[in-house]
Amino acid sequence: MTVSRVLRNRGDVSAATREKVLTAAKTLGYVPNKIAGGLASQRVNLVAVVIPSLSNLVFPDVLGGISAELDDTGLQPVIGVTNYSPAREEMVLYEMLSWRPSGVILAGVEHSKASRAMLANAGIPVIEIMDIDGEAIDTLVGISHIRAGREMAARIVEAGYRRIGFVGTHMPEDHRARKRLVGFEEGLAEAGLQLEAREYYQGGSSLLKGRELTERILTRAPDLDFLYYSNDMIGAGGLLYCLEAGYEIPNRIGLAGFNGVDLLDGLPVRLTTTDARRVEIGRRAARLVAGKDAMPPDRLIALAPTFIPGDTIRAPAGSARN
Amino acid sequence: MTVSRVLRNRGDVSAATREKVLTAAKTLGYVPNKIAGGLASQRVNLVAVVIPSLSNLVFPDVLGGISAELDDTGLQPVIGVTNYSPAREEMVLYEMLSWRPSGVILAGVEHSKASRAMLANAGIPVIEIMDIDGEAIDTLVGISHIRAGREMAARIVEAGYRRIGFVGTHMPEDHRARKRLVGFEEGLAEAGLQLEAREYYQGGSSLLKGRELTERILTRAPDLDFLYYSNDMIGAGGLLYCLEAGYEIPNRIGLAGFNGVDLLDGLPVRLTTTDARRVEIGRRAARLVAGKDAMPPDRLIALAPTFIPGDTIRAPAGSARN
DNA sequence: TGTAAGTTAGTTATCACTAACAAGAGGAAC
DNA sequence: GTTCCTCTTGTTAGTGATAACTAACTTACA
Repeated sequence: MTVSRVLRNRGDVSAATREKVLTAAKTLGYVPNKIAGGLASQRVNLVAVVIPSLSNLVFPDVLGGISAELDDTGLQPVIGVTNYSPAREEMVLYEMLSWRPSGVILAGVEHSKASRAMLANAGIPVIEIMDIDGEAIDTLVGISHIRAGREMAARIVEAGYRRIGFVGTHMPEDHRARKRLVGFEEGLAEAGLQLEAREYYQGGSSLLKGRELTERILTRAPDLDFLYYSNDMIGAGGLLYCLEAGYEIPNRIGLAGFNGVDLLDGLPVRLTTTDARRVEIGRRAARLVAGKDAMPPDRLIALAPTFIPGDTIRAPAGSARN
Repeated sequence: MTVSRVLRNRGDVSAATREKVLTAAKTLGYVPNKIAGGLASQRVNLVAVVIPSLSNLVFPDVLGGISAELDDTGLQPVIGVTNYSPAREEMVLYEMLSWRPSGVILAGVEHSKASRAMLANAGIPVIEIMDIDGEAIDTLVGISHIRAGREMAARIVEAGYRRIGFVGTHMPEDHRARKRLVGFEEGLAEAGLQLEAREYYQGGSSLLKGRELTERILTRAPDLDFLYYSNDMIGAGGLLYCLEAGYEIPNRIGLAGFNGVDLLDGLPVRLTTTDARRVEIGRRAARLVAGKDAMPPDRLIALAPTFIPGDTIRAPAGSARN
């Protein structure tokens, strides 16, 4: 018992015995058994973090925000990856909840019925992140992707572009990309426009795919004057293609992506995009789980997607804006 | 007890009671408590995976390999991130070992004395990955970065370049980058050459940094005819700079990076690099931990770093090779 | 000197499971 | 009908820590 007190810094132990315990622990190489500890105390310092993918560039940023805020709380993130599969998400959640974490942070608002039930019954904070267009299980932290799409449409229209194409994933499970497109089309519709062409692809995003799809869509619809990409990676690929093909950017054609990944900062031309506030989302979610921030009364923390002009969109018509 | 048997698929239970248990569990939303289970059985289906960074592009690939192989084993990876800090690594390991995982996979061979002691005493498989230039705690799976650097030097010399510069991180804790440089200089020395210039940077790698450093080194030493970068990301930045600055590649100047990240595949010109065999390393490590492969008798699985010619190095002198 | 209060260390029961063994039911063999 | 076996289910005793309480020892002050 005294050992337990020393190693947890809880309760009063004389300096002498504390020292003895500590040296004994060190010489024996003793590592306390958190399994037993967790069972006895019914408290576990783990936070389950469930995301669709690690190779996406986007999620490492979120994780960075989470672990930065968790760092001084004694809580530890445990990462689970679903590969965008609801069935896998369900398995991962079951597995994680069986360790009785003290909170769950998971991406997206679309979950299987069983997953929702599990989470609702777990009796711990459940923070759904990235996306706020949907019904919360407990609390949402993120941006509206519908709004992000809509705002980008407004900017594009405002800048005078009229013949607009879209290039994006055809992943039925990438709900956020889908919502951006919905919002984008709504935004265009408000200006009396509609998409002139679309090009979809399967699988992961890469510069190469962005190139290929851009070539394809511009071959099919050569008079397009703007391309909206579902993320920065394929947008950057498209940008490289257009530069090489000699398109005058942003006058002959404009381009925009989504995410605001700073990895691509050194490209010859800065791609117009929307910052998805990834790090901030991670931070806020972690603060809630850690109890640093109070739960918002309306179960929602909505951040604003931030437009980043870059160099691939014209200044708005009739403005002197850079 | 019967419930336990049903949910673990262990021992004989009649189909009827199995069914009853299952439906009861489902209606109650019962999630077994792995904490208690682990304590009782002294077995835990977790594998600790400790890596320096998630934003590095490199480690997600390794994790992909690990989780692919662990997928059908019932084992679950638990990821810990050290930010290249030995002190943090020690903390993360302590934390993870206190959950009594059934194996540990960790990047690199450089660890604090305390970390090594903990791992050696844990009584579980410990696989150090990525780097094999060092002393194993238990088993190593990776490539020799010294060799990778040396081989790249040989290729560059063979292609006829003579005035060679290096651009890389100045992170004392990035041992693998350091070893590549050591090997590279050894390789040059064998040909009677030495580095004409070096440019170091701090912090993460990005295209932008690659650009800036390349400009700087070429300003300082304009007659360089080859640049070796410590990774593909800054190499790609350098490539973009050189293209814009109008250098004729690969004749006026050649470039090479390291890693073989396919993210950059769509660049205008393919960067010469070395494939670090990341996915394979993850797979092999996971297979060892899962017991799919027997532990190698010499405690070492050495993979060969693979030269990827790309477009930024000349064909070897006197060869008709592409 | 005695007693209350404050410190420090130790006891006991509990956490939710599983290993190992025990026991009951049913059937087959003799 | 008894014995033996198989199949299924139940019992008991840990598992290694912590919560909550108890005991011993000090100190302070009347």
